[in-house]
Amino acid sequence: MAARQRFARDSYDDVGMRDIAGDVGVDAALVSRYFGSKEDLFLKVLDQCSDGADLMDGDRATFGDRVARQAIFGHGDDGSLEHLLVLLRSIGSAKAIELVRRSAHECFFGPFEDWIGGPDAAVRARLAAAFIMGMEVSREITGGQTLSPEECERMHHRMSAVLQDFIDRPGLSPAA
Amino acid sequence: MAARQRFARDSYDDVGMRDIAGDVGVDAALVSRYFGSKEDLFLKVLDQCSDGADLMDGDRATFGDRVARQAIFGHGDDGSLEHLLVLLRSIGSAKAIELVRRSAHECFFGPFEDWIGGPDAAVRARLAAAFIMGMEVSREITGGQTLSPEECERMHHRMSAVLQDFIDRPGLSPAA
DNA sequence: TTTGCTTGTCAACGGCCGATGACAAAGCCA
DNA sequence: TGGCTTTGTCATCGGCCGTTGACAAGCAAA
Repeated sequence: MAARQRFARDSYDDVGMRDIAGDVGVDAALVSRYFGSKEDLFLKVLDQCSDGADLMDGDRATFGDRVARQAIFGHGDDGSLEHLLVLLRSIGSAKAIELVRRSAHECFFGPFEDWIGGPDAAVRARLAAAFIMGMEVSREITGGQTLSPEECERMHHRMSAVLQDFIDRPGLSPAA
Repeated sequence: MAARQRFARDSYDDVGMRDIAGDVGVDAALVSRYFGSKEDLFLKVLDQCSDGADLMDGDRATFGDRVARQAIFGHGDDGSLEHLLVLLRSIGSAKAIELVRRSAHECFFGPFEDWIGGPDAAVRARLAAAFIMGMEVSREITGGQTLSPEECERMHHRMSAVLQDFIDRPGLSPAA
């Protein structure tokens, strides 16, 4: 769906029916009538989320490395974490925030928390999710990365360790 | 300024001149002419940022505790981190993103990086900033916290440790 | 061929927005 | 009192938006 890519690049407010229609070479009226309304279309996009948000695919032991890499260096062309991008884009939109909240809970926080499991899974899921989302935001807000490849590598290394720790270790800090 | 509170609660697109004017009981035309344009007004708000974003006030040893508390439990009535909120709100707006980027760099990332200092300050600043911003986003996206006070306390404890580690320890992971 | 459905375009509507220009009241100063 | 600037309102403009209804071409079945 072309709409998904649009909503992954711009916020709900900044995506126009005419834009989406233009992407596939048709008139805006067609899109409007086919999907009912812009809100319905946005819902369709949200409901396409790959339940579990690509985070839980792969070896549990490499979670930190894998996810930190995606968050820092960007998403591969496989569209991984694209659903998360859609959510983050439209976080500021008053018209979309309720749908975003619902989808985030059903498709992201919920499954993620279940996947983590163990004591305090909700807390650890939020911590990890916050770090991941924050890195996406940081990438957006700093524009093109002004960090050197070596710095990115070190950042990845450190973020990776923290994320993995959230997944592996249920308790509080190790030496405190 | 009333505009700052508006921009801290809603995105650039969702804040109308008529809203801001209504908050102070005047006509929208007055605001428009007094500040030149909506963009100019937004710039005025961004330039009011307390350089250093309230993060660097206080004891360095309690940074993690202090900031994690603000990020998880919300901002006190002192308006701390309000500037950061404004930035995050309008991250999705195509019309505001360039101004947001500039202000974030000048008033947030830059001073924060200087304050951290030491080796890899840029990397550590980004890691800490990402975690902080991510927790704000998480708070927004989950709506009212569904976590119990005890869970919040444990989350604060763990986030606090990670943040403090970013500040204190320049190198990579301790045992790796 | 006629009927009817899908796919699609086009023009237009109403609504909201930021911005502008005309104008009015109020204070201040000579 | 007369003139000036400030402070403020009001109506209005042009632009963009999502949505709708009228209508046309293609096509399949009767």
